[in-house]
Amino acid sequence: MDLIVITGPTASGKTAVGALLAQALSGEIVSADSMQVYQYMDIGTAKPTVGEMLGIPHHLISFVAPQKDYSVARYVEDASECIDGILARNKVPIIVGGTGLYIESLLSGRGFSLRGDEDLRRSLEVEYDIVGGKAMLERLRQFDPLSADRLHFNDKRRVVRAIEIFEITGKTISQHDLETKALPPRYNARKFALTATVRSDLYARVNARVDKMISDGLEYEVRFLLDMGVSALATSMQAIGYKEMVGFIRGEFDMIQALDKIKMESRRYAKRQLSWFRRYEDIKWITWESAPDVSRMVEVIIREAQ
RNA sequence: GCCUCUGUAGCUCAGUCGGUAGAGCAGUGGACUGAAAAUCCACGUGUCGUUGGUUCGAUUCCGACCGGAGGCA
Repeated sequence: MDLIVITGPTASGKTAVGALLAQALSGEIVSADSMQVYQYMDIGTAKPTVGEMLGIPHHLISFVAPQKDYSVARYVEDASECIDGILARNKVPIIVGGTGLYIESLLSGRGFSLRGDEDLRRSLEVEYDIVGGKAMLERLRQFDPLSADRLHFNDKRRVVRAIEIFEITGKTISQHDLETKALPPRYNARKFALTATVRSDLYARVNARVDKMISDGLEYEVRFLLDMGVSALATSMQAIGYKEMVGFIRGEFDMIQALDKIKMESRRYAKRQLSWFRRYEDIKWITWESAPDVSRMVEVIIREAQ
């Protein structure tokens, strides 16, 4: 076993468990969170505080400017570099985070050789809006029927990308997926997922956390980002909590509405995360009753990870 | 106290000229290969407020009662 993965939906206790586990096993944390990578986005992404880090090195947090667009491909590069360094130092890499795609891509041997093209993508998006999704899907079907069968015509992002990649590389996405699926895994991991036994307990924690973000000053964090010139269209600003605060700041809705929206989107996000992680048959679920029982969960992980 | 309106899915409401009902939102399940906190798909049974009456049959019509809103006093 090369490393330990601790994942689960938002507000399930990953941060605390990760730090305590790292302390117990002499490990280091590698974050797997697509939004905590950005600088100046501390409150809304629930980054671990200095106190919560327990003196353990935490990698891949706050190292990308918020006006830059980060991506899975870069994450796999950055994270594997990190992990190799930790292993070389004879420490245990502990991957902590809730971004399923990042974890999946890191652990599988997946490379990201198919480079896209921004300009082409943009023109394909315009075309999609004009001719409609069905026509675009049929266009895709001409050279990649497998992808066309798999995708829904409303899934603009994936339909456009499938066409984009073929036009640039001459290779179909489905062919690429088939090849990368056959690659051996990059790391041997023991996976753990944290969550509440009862869904409503998780949601209660999510809601409470959103209330705390607001009282901690999420509004001012977002104002600061806008003032420093981060576009509302930047990837970083698509994060839950940020896009809604932008709407509030622009007067599109009031604070109560913004708060309710952030809570709702956070709950849905948690649900999507659960559905992503449930597909792994080799993941060990650890559930808590009314609140995360951090030391108990760490004990379970230490026992199971042997 | 009287009058009017109103009570249908978790919420907001539609509807049934009497044959046990359907939208939006919420919610649930799922997908996911260079934006992933993104993007997308699927899923609608609930004592039709309660209780009597009329009727072969009432959520629908009539009465009473209970809750809500407004008006007159």
